[in-house]
Amino acid sequence: MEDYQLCPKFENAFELLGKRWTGLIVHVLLSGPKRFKDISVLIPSMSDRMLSERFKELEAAEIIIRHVYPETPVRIEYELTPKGKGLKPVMDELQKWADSH
Amino acid sequence: MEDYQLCPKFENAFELLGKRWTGLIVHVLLSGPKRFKDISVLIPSMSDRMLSERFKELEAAEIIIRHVYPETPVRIEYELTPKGKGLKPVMDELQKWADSH
DNA sequence: TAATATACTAACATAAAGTAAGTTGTTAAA
DNA sequence: TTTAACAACTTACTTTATGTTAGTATATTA
Repeated sequence: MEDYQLCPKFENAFELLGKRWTGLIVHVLLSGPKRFKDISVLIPSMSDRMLSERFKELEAAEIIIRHVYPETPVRIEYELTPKGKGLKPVMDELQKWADSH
Repeated sequence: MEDYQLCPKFENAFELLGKRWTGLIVHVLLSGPKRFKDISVLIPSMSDRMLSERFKELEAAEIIIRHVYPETPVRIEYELTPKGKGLKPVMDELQKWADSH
């Protein structure tokens, strides 16, 4: 059974953003690349387990890239791809809505 | 432990829209009031159980209103409140993003 | 009288998320 | 030179959310 009535792309978008934490992670990454710990501090109610899982999904969806800097100790940063940065207008509108209601 | 770092309103928005089906329900209601059955046909992969639950949450959040028309048989319609309709720009931007990626 | 329709609800199974602790590899402090 | 600390995770287990199937109440139609 398929829901041919709605735009599949739109539904796919919600399959991602309709998962808990995904939106907030994208939101904080819009202010620049962040490390694992940075985000877990910015969103303390989210567990490491979830952050790790969401990172993998977002990477697979090509919304973020994982950078490994071979320093000592190694530094790992997560950054939005152009596709990920394309969500800024969505987030901006949501911010406006949240502020006005 | 609280996440004082982020805008609470923004987080609240995601608590709602970050739940499965919520976004799609709002999206289809943007084209006008609908009955229970209408939406379950438009989003067939969602179960009645979930639609019922999401309706209650959206009503509690004052994003939709439930209208009961005492006809025979009774007709029940769900409509976006002004607050709910305020989500249109968010949905429009998300649609654009979905189309272009 | 049986079948169909709407708008749900209930009971149970499975999947997703939460919680707490552990791992690896490195540095810094005692 | 053990001991502790930190980053970036992973694992095991519990709880919550969602999915599945069936059923309810009320009314209309065949």
